[in-house]
Amino acid sequence: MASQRARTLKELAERLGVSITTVSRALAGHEQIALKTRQRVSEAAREMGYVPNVAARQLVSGRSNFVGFIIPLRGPNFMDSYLGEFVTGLGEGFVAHGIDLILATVQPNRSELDVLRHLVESGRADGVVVPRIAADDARIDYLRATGFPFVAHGRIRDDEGDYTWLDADSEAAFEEAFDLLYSHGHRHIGLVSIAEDMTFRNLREKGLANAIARKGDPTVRLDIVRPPRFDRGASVAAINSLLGATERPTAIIGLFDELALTVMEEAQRAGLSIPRDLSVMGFDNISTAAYAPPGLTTFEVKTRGMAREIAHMLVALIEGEEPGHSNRLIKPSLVLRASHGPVPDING
Amino acid sequence: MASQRARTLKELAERLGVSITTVSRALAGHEQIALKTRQRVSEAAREMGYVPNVAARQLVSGRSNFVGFIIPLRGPNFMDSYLGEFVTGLGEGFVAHGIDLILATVQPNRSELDVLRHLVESGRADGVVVPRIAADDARIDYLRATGFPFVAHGRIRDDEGDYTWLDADSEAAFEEAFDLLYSHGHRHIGLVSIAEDMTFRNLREKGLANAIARKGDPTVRLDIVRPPRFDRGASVAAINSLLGATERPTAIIGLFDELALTVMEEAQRAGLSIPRDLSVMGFDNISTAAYAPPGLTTFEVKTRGMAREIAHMLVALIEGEEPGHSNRLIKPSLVLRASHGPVPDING
DNA sequence: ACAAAATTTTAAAACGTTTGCAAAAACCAG
DNA sequence: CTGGTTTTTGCAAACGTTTTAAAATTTTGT
Repeated sequence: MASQRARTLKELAERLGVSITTVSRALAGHEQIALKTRQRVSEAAREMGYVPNVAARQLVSGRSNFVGFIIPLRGPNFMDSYLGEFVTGLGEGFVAHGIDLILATVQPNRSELDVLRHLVESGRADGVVVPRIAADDARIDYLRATGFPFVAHGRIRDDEGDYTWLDADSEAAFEEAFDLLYSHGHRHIGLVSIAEDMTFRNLREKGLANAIARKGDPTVRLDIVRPPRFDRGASVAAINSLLGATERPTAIIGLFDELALTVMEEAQRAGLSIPRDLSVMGFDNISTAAYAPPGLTTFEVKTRGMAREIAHMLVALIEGEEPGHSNRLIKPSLVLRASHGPVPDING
Repeated sequence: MASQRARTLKELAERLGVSITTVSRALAGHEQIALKTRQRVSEAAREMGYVPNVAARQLVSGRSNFVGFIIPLRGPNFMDSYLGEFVTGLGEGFVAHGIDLILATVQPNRSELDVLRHLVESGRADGVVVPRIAADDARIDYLRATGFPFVAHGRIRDDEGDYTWLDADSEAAFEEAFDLLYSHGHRHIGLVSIAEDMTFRNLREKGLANAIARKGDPTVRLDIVRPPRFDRGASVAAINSLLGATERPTAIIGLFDELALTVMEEAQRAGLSIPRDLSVMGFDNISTAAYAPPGLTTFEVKTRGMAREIAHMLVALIEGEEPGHSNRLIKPSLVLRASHGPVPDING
């Protein structure tokens, strides 16, 4: 610590009495530099607190050692744990490779695609992670066209496999949800879905349909409502249309936990007891799911772990190991709580 | 879109038949370039999709247009909404200034201070945001010594004002909490605090003490327990020591919502009814506070808005407007729910 | 119409690093 | 020692931008 700091390669080289090239190569661990020299240089660099300037390195190497992520737009009071979980996982996955995360925000008057384009073209990032994929997603189209490395969290409509993605297998989860309810005697099931054409919606609905078809039981009935995603008033109305029908479902599934929690609230407001009069299931296992009485039965998706995995996939892509286009499906795990139970006995 | 893309200033200059300098100045909106030329250049740049290379710009200007943020370390299953809220707010605050966020992760075997040091010295960022300040915080010491621009979310022990910070005024909030409980007749209050020497702990305890002193009522009694912060077992034990005492407090305040929620759980497990037998208050207004029965009375801190404010403060610092060291205290707002009520009537 | 002044443009250096190519030094067989 | 071989080191160009200082052009006053 006694010696003066060395801020540049040049300074370091002068103090050591060798050339810049030698220092650069020594620090990079090049074989062509004598081992003794390499050690001497590394030692001095550490001692003088030398830290390479990333801008210069990036300019010549073309690599930034950054990966981009665009913060999804959300309403002024929107909050969930997804973003925090996800970026934490990404960070954990990237840190071992010396890669940091760039978080880009979309300005109110610009589109996310604009920001993505600018991020890619400015050379700030070596790759991007794209979350929350829609069935038709312009971001994916753009990235595929440019050949820029990216990994998607989710799938577009046709998962043809010519890009790299990782997704929760919500189709399988919703099959499991139906099987669970069926085994408890439920034959009339409601689903609170959403109006938007998102792949995860389509897959979850498909999972339910698959499971029903597989049972081959003609007495099974499925009622689906699809209010606009972020319109709470419409969701409540749609839920009440299910609850108020002359033939009310004995179990209602929410496309995700927020909807399932609203179902529980509305049902209890209407004087129904859960799970005695109505079974409810959700998806995501958000933190309130455990606390909202009587405790929501739902599926846990390991967002943080999935993000970590995505990071590894993107690193492989960036390093150009050309792994084909690998895809990964992660099965969510059922979290059994107290919001589901046997079908009400009509004669009881 | 018809014309070929221009990737560099040189390409653009050649196509326009002017020098690189002119193009650079024109795009920067320099007065010394004729207005007509400026317009012609901007037009062409837009048309050819020119995006400046940030590495080159950073190398010469010394500015990266990035601001750093180090993801706080957390256990493998830890999740809360703080991180997502906070970075969203930061992004919103910075985006208008063309600044993006770098999220740096701490490797398991390294310290946060190391990462901070490396972030500062590599020149990747023009400033940093430092969250969750401890009473004695090595990060603040380091940053003050280097003169690197930063804004702290929270305060160290002596808020002497020679650095820039923004903080929630939890001292005032806890004064308000006491006044509310006092007005409901409570004279014996429990506080579930933490063992760690964090500034926010000290301030909240101080707020309570202030309010009590101000009342000047000798019958008031305050019992404080301080289990280690992240040790749930210890927290539960400490809470039960309060609940099981021969003279049990009639109201218990949690230093933050997680503790208050645990108080409610344990009290209800012990057969107490809230708020009839015990009043409970928290701080933070995490999302489960609304759902956990009967609904927790707590204080709302607007994390996202505070982060936005922090961004503005840091921009001012980076631009070198030398605003002295401005500090800001944000008063959290009381959220009245159903976990507090009048003191139980001993004669009833 | 001419010199002086004001305006507009440009050449070239600089930022700190990596790397292709070549030079210097060290080693070795005869 | 000599000439060839291998090991070790260094020069200089390149990455794409900003900026200083100066040159070229246009405008203005008489």
